[in-house]
Amino acid sequence: MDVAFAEIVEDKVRLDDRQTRRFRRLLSGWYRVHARKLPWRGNVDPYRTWVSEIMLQQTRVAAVIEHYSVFLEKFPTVVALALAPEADVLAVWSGLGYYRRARMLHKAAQFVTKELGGVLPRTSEELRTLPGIGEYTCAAIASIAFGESIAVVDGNVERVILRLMGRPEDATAAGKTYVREIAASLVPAKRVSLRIDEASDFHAKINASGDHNQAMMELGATICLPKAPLCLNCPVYALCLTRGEHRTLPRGKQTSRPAAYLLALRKDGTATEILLERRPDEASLMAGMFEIPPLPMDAVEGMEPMLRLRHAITNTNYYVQVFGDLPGLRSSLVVAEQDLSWVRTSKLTEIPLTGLTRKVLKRLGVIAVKV
DNA sequence: AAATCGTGGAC
DNA sequence: TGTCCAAGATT
Repeated sequence: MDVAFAEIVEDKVRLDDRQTRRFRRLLSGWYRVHARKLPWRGNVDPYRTWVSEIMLQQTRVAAVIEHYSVFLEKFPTVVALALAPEADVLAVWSGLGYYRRARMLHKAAQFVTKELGGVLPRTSEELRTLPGIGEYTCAAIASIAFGESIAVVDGNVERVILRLMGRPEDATAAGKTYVREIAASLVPAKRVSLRIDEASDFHAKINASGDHNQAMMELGATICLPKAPLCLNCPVYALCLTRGEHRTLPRGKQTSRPAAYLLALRKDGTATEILLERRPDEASLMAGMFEIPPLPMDAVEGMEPMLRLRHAITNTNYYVQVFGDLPGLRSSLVVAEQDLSWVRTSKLTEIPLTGLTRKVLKRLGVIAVKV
């Protein structure tokens, strides 16, 4: 390691004790006033905190809100989740993406049910051993549900800290360690209480570390925005070294691709059925999930689709065309017969559809516009 | 360590 | 039909 690099690594600027206390005070005061009302806030069930944290991984709040309550109505407890077939879990997860999360949450629920009597562990260290729970999520659940004094570091917290301390984004191990250390220095000690004022029927749950962590993320999500931060509304503006500057690493390139799908419907008595294709279990993407059958682009050359839409998958924007069951089109399907099945449209909410198929069917009114 | 895994809102 | 990127985990 060259000398210059060593010096940079050792140059750990850190808030002193007085600044740290001030930071906490300013942040918590702001959070009490500005915290968004979200469905998983104020909840007292660790299972619900767990579900919310898994759903929120790399996923926008708005998308989670659409699925959170439906998921909990269907699987109200760890045991209920553990007993459900995986396909049912995926069906409710449909549209949220990163389906491995649903599979691992399901597996973890089965472990908790069988081995732990259906009771979720109470420490970050034990939570960390469950499938789907990594460094961020174990800290989030432990602090929010159980008051443990441990820092969470998500994308928001990282950005807030880098701007606060005047550091550029840094994907190396040293960079991550730096952010973790600063985050840890800011978390208050464990302090949990339930304050109830009988006269006014006012009650407030106090959880110093859990609220601090949520406040850090809330600050990043609503004030310390990636592009145009709202510094003039920032509670810790006075302590911030950069006041908005954020040097980020270059991103991967986006690409665009065309895609075509077949929407084939038929009547069975009064019921309507739709032709779906099951993706192979070996598929790296959305294995075992159902979608309307893909069509080769050359089979639809020059034809007019019934629907056009964009569908983004990681770095690819798919510009999708959906075609009705026109003569000859079905013969251009490339899949094996046994991977195709006719499904009653009334049962579609019970089936693990891919996000794209779910979106298409909603847009065309084949399934009701609800989750 | 770097790639992989979904999606959609915002601009 | 361009780009960014969000309460990450796993391999």
